[in-house]
Amino acid sequence: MRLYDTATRAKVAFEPLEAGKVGIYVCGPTVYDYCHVGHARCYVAFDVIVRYLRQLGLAVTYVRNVTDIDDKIIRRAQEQGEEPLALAARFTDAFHEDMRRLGNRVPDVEPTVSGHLPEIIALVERLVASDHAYVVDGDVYFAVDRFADYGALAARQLDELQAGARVEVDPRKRSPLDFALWKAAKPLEPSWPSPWGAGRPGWHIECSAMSERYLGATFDLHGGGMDLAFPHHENERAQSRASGGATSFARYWLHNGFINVRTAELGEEKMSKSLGNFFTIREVCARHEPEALRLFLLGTHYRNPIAFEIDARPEGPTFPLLEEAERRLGYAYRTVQRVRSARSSAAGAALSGAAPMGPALAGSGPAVLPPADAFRERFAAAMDDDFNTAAALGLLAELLAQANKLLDQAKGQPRDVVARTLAAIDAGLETVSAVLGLLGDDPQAFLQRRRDKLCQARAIDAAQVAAQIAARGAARRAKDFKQADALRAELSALGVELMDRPDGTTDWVVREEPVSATP
RNA sequence: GGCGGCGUAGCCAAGUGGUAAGGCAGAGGUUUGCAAAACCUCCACGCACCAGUUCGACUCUGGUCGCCGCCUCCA
Repeated sequence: MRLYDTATRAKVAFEPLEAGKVGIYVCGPTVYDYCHVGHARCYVAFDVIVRYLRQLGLAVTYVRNVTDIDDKIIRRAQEQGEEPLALAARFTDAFHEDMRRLGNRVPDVEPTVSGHLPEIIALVERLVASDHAYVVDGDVYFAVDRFADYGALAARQLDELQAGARVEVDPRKRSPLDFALWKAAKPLEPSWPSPWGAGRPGWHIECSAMSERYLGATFDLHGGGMDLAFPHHENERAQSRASGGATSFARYWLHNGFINVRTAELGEEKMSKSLGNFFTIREVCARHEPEALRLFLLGTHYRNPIAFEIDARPEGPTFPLLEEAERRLGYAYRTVQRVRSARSSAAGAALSGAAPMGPALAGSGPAVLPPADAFRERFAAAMDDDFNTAAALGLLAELLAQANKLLDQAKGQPRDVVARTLAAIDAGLETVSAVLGLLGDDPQAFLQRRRDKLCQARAIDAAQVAAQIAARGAARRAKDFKQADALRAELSALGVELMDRPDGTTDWVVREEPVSATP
């Protein structure tokens, strides 16, 4: 398996530190607000990476922290007259809810800063003792010039950094680049006792302390958003290597690309809280199936930027790419439903056109028809290549088309070949569900939920639709097609599309495009 | 100013030295009483532009243009 390592800026072969085991640390959220689509992308990407590593049979320890002590949390809490840790707890719950809806698995360990003060203080003490850090008035700073390799992760030159430093420099720091490991307490801020007096941890030290606690001084993978590479990850690395040895800490660095917001009038810009142009996961999920967001995100390789298209309308913004993803999901679930029901029906009796297995056919020909026969291998090859979910979804598209084709007309294929191919397709769908976290819902439930939602949006009364369908059925049986078509047209005007099944029953869906004012 | 990324059909998006996956939209067809769903066929002689390397380049090298980001909190 090959992955792109930020530190070496190249795709490299992945070799776990310890055969059969993988330790991965992903920087989690600072919980002072609801998570937006950008966060969703990061956590979906790493969820898939963890799922795939597990699929390969590796014993993965997935650690994703929650930062619950931080300047922004304190500020927000003061604004709202709330205790900082209470506010953090509230948004942690919201975060967990968002993750669950997106289909992300729960990490093995989800450490909080507030729960790891002893580890953090011990690490700072070690850095002070080894002269990698110094104390000024109750603050503790990391001395960047005591770590020769500083800047190597994010490819920064120290002199250039200093030239570009725009923040006002604290004159007590030896170098402008030095960063706080421990901050002395200020009035009205939460604080904890330490050897340097009451205070709280700096931003970067938590990840160093907590990754060491749960994964050891050296571990395999460290992930996060691209913007975290510098300075956050550079600083983590400096702290950890200064205390744990020159080759310690993360062995590979993975960084996901960003979400840009694209609107007709403003063009593209990064989605971020500071720009105020973000859409929260919950607000997007109020309009669309969370799984549609997941499918949308996995449609682009995790390191590439994604333009999140916004169609600004008087009645509120819509997300055309999510609408497309949701329609696609409808197709996928309809197909899954067909596959499962065909496989469970007796002897594949529902299949048309499949020739009975004869002696001449037994043992000859392909056991499983392409492309289903090679799905597993090709899926693995895509994922082995730096977790290429976009390529994997291309393979899924072929698999779904083959399933429908086979189910529509088996074209004289031996029945056992059809059965085996369907079994292979089903197995492929299981793999997709396990690794990508897609199509794991009950198809019937998904389709029903979606139709209900569309009905509600258009004020369609399902009982009335059923009555109209019954009336049309009677008309059809009486061969009164004029009347039947009139009823169909009536429903169609409401946005209801009828689908006559071969068995004489009629199913219906709500059309997804807005109904045009005049035909 | 330094560093990094991106630019592939109307739109989304893989590919990254051997002659352009997949999806959406569109056109035609099969099927259907009519539809819908589903399937099939078609849809980039070309991968921002220019110049090189090569038997061969979307893929490598150099340059140009455009967009985004990091260097400050940020997924």
